[in-house]
Amino acid sequence: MSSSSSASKVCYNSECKEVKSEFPRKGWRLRTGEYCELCDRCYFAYEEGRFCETFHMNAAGWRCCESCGKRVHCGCIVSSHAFTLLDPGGIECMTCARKNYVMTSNPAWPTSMFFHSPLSERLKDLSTKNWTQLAGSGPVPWRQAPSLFNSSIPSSELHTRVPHEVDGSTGINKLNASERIFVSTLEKKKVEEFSERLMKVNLSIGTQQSLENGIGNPGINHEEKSSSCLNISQQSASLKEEPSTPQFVPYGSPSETNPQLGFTGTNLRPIAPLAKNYNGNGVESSGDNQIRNARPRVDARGRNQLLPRYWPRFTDQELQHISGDKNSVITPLFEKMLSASDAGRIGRLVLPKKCAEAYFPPISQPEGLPLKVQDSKGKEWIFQFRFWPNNNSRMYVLEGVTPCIQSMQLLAGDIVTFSRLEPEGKLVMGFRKASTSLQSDQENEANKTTNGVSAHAEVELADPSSWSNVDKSGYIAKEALEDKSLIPKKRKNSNLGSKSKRLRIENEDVIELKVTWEEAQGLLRPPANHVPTVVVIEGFEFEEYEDAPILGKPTIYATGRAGEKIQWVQCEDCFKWRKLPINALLPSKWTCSENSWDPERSLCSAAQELTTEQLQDLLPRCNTVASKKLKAAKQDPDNIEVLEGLDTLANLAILGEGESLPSSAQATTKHPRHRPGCSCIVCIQPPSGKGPKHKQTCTCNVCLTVKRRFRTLMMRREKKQSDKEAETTRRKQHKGQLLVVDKPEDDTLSYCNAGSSSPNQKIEILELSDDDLNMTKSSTSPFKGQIDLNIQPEREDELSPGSDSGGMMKLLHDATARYLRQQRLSSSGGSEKSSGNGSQRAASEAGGGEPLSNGVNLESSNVVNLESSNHDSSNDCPATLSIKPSASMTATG
DNA sequence: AAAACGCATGGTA
DNA sequence: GTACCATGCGTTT
Repeated sequence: MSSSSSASKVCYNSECKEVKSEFPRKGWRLRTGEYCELCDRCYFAYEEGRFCETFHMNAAGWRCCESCGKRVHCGCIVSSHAFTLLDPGGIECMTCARKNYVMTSNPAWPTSMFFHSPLSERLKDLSTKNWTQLAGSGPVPWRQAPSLFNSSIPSSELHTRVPHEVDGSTGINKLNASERIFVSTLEKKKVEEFSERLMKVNLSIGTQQSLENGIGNPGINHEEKSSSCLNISQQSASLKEEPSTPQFVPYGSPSETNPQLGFTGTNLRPIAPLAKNYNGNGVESSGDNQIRNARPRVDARGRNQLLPRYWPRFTDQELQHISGDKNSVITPLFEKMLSASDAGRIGRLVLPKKCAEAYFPPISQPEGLPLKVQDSKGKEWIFQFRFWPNNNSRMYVLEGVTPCIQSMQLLAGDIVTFSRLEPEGKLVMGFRKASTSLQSDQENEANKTTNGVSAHAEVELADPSSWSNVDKSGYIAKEALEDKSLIPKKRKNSNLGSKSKRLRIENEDVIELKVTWEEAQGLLRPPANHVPTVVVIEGFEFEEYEDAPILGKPTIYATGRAGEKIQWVQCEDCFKWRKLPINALLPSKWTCSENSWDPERSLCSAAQELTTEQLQDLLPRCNTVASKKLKAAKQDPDNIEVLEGLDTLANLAILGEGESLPSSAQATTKHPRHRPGCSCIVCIQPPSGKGPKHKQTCTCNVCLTVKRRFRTLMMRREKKQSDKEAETTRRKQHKGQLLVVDKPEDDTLSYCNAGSSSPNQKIEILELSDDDLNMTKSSTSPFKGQIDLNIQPEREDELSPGSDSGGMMKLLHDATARYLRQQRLSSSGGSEKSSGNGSQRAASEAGGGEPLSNGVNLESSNVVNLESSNHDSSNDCPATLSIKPSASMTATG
């Protein structure tokens, strides 16, 4: 074996020496970072886990599985994926390990499942020539016997032992060093690093071919030694990798790791063990984030860790289901939320590059290979796994997935999961409907923000097909559900940004989101346990909450028999409609049990007061949500995406104003590029961070909303800053004068005069009298984690009212104006402008969308602007508005 | 003309 | 600044 696999013309397998083919297959990863190149025969042996069995039958280091007695070679890095180390000593083949895992379902188990890579690392070091990465398998897995869960070996012991177990190669010290550092600090960085690497791990079960021998592990000459080494490696590995993300909390040394990391039980999630590919190169301790067990990479560059969004999130049930009665072991590989393209008719499923390179066969030609995939029902599909050259990189796709996607009734936003079934080595494709996925995504988060549709019921009802419960989601997550029901979790964007938020909106949901602006407001509920701060703006009181409002349960307002005002609400569980007082404010999820107004109907078993006909009569009066729900209640009460804060408002408002919604076929998880004239919520919103800037004269709902809230927030800040200043501010506001206030310290809100950025960081606000528009300009100001609307000069044409096809803008304006008017009238009857649409009018006044000479044009400043980066436009005053997503407010009459 | 193909583009992380 | 990836869109079938 040569140190440079690619340099040689022959197979890397020293016992082969066959001339490599023109396109040599890549095997395990070498110290150099490259992958050894094998001849076809050896490659397949490697790929199928028969490598050692085939070539190293006579090597030392064979042990028997403590459970099934099967012989497994423990001293070979190539076989490291095939067994797991037991605390009491001995090893267990992965098949047994997996079984035990599934059976015991010990929450801590999953963590231990990740204690693989280190071993590989050790092995690598042990091996003087190479460290391997078995295709489709990972580093030596290690786990503790459930009963010995807390008896992990002290890291100190590990450290002291390590030197004895590894040879004196140079890499050892480095490894030990890094290990110590890791164990002792567990700094966040490491945590993150680990968590990422974790995902790369591919649990390789399997390869039950027991007899294996390290192909290039001269350093390990006898069983005992290798065994001990493995143990050590594993331990250290576990320790090293423990710092994982909450979702994959590695369970290493409970006594140290968990406490240090602060992981809690609720964070633990049973996740299928993943055999992790690990870069055993001790030299690059920080760069060992390569996928080890990953398949041979076409390109070593693909060794980076998988993004969390692709982490497989399997529950025991799912795994069990997949493995079924076949006694098979399932190895979760990755999952992906279907994009519109993926779910579209094109039939191409874009595969995350790293996933593709890690878990799918290496392909050197764009044409790729046909890949046989089995769905969770056992049906086999053949997709073309290929790639497109793309920016010096590759874009991997699975072609021909349409039939499969359709078979599973998947839509954009749903999640497909890829696993490997061992020992068959079959690729298994499962799925989770968006609703279920959402839950999964929120596993460590609250689901309190559900928008009114039962998250639990979704799983049951999401799939109208004959799929069993399990099948419905691919393999379902009963446990996940339980978790959610028991543990209040707060939903966060987590890995999913706003983009992903949109992704979660299924068609049904989108349709259900078709509520008017007023309705959207009506659905807003202050977040629990939050006391609003009441501020007065222009004589109107506003309740502000630090946290985003949540969407309340949609109800149907009606008049009771006695003429009293009532509202009808549908139970999340039984879908019966219950009558409630008109003033009842409901949480997003409401069930009969919460019907404190009518104890007799506080149970789902109680009959519905309304007849179907009566309800039907009511429906036209209610929004689409109710109507749709009535019709689909028994079918698919999928949850509506929980949109929070401004996003929610904006989306609802937009949708409510007649924005054409994507059809099922058009369901998109990621909006296409911004298109001229498109006024959808995507196009009118800037991407986070930089994004398109809204036109100065933009009066879209988003801008209006932002402006309004901005003003409110500004006012509050102002008020807090000083009474005097507040006095001045209010006075000036009412006079429609320019306000000057200090820039918020936290930069939550800031804007400037782009044309003449004020160094003093003063904020100027121009109020258009009583109008809704706030004329603002801002100087540069960094924004962090804020929603911002930017003027995007280059998109002015696109966003200009004139290009707004079909008066979408007008509708939005009207809706907003109506709402605001309503608010004002009900609150103080303030001097409202007679104009039906102040926003629009203001926009007109702003010069009909014409660029301002210097951004000082007050009328134009209604456009809030954000970042300093907007100064690219000469004349435009890229005023920027930024609002903390978390900050929200509800207006009260 | 429609569908499929595959590279290009650009938003996002 | 780079890489990824969703999807636009021109080209080919």
